[in-house]
Amino acid sequence: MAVHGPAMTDVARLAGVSHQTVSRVLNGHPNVREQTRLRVRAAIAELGYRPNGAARALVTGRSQVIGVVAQNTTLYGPASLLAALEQTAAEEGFAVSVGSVRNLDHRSISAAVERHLSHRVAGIVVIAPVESAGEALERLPKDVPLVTVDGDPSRPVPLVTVDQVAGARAATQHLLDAGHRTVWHVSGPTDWFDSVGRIDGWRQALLAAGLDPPPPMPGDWSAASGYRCGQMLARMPEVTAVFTANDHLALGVLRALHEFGRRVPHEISVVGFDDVPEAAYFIPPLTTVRPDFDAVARASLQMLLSQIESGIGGALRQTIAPALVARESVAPPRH
Amino acid sequence: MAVHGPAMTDVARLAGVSHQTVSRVLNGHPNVREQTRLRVRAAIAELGYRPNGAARALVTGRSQVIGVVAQNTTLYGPASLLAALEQTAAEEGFAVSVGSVRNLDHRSISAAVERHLSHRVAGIVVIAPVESAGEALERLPKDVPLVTVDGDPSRPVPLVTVDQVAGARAATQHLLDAGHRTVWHVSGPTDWFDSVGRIDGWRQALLAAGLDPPPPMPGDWSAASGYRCGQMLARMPEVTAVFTANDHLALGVLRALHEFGRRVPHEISVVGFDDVPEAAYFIPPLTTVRPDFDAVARASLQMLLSQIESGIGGALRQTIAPALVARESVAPPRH
DNA sequence: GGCGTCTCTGTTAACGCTAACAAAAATTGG
DNA sequence: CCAATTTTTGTTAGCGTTAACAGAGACGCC
Repeated sequence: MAVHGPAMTDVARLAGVSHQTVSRVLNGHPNVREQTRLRVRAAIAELGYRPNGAARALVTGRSQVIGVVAQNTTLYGPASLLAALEQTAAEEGFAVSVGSVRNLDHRSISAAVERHLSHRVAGIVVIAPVESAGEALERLPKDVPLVTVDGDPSRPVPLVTVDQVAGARAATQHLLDAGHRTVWHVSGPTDWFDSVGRIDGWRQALLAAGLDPPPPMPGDWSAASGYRCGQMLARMPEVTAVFTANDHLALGVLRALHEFGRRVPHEISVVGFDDVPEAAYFIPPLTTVRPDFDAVARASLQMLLSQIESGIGGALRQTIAPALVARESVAPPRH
Repeated sequence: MAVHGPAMTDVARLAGVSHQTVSRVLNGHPNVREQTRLRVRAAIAELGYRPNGAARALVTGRSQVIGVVAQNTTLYGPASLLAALEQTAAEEGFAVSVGSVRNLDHRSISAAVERHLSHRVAGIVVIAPVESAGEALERLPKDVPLVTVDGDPSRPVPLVTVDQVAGARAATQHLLDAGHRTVWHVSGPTDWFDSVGRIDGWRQALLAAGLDPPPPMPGDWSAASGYRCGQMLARMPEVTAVFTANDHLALGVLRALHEFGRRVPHEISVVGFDDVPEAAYFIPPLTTVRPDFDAVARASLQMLLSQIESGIGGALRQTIAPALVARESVAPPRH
């Protein structure tokens, strides 16, 4: 099937030049007479010629493709990141090949990376938000341009990440500033670095205020688990402020509080994380923390490209600061 | 950078065979002695050899990659679809290369398709939910395996799609069955086929019940636009039932109704579409329609693979039936 | 006018793989 | 046990591109 299009030699023949000249025109080589360049371009247009990326990849050793390894691209965070990555890559003339992975264990990650390498991708971005991914990454070949996103801050791998700690600190501080005596936390799964960072930031803010952090309640990012935690929180009269590790957890909490007749923000204030587009339409509108996924995508791609162009660039690190978005789910506590 | 790994000839030398035998082992060719096969496999393992997909793509004319063209992979529907597509493709041994596109106009789509073709993808899936994409698709080369998802049901292009009409009809009927005199509709953007289908289904259900459909209120998928429509609906005392084109619109409507003190479902029933994971935790839990994205992904991939294997297969069509998920946002009207 | 020096273009050889054919080895049958 | 057949292996020739080198003009300078 798929009748193969014309090749470079066909263009060359039509333009009355050698295929090498066509190649030069295509790659913007300087030493080509303007008139020749024009003739070649005309021939390219006339034949509808399209360069063969596979052949180019074969001879140059790499293609204009960036491999992404990601686990669950349905969650809001990863999905946004992926979309941003695609956009940014497209602007730089790169395609993005996604290697979806069921688990972020060593085997799965290695396999996904291998698949990418066998296609000679120019570089690899691994969205590696859990511990098991960290281990896998250290065992990967060192000679491949690779950037980790949302990964382990403690490993010597190029990493771009949202400053979870700062975001969580801001969220918690915002609640303390409103006058709350303490802040409870519904966390994400504790094998996610995002979760750990957010727990950390929450704890830091409380400790800095001389408060003793209550035990965090473990969730799994889902509204369902937020709902379960919310049912417990609703029954605890001393609770006046809750920081949840993401907006979906917050939704579940809001729902549970609503069922128990505890009014938000009058009785209990809630702050989320992610600023999903719907957060402004929760009941009540959710105060949350907005990570800049575009910035993360830009930073990681830039890091990757600099590795690609100039050899391995060592263990760089870039942190993107998130911003607090204040809405109506926070109020001073009643006395 | 990236020291290139061993090639087939290196494996061949180590195993004491010709590179062609290595190729045969790799491709599961039958006529290789078991003992030889083992020696080759051992050599492959020892060298950490990894076949060069670019070289293979060059000689065979296609790579084990499927190109996907999509616009906004942040929306829940497209994101889920993409994730499902990745999973399914991975199971079939294909990688997925995503060509993100800002607009679904002819130029953007063509460019994305061209990029994919230049990498010699085995086939292309276009998530083409808007009118402008339909036009673009007809002008594409006919000799490339291509499947449209969520596309124009009226065009002669292989298409897999959720049965929007049936889903909307079910949602509307569900409200009528509960005893409502009529059902209002907050639609998606009217250049989306999904929206058009859902409007159609809603209208059909009303007409079948001998009712005169009220004018649909146009939204844009976002909770924000749902909120705006909800503000109007809240002020219309005659409104007792609303079907929104997706769950996020429903969220906005719920929020507006709540603000206006109109209780759901006691005064007004609401049904959404998509069954986002959070829908069960809206206030109140949202009755909605769940499209099976996995099924869509499987069907489209299967369609694509059959085209790839057996030449172009003509204008196939497959429709996936969605399922109504009943929750608490629907109740009989008060009298 | 001859000669070095640019600028432009062409020729040749890879890149790593598969396909097609050729040869060798193993197997079968009489 | 030898020829015919089948199975297994090797050899050669591309796939379409870029890189390295070589050659051909054009141009300036002594």
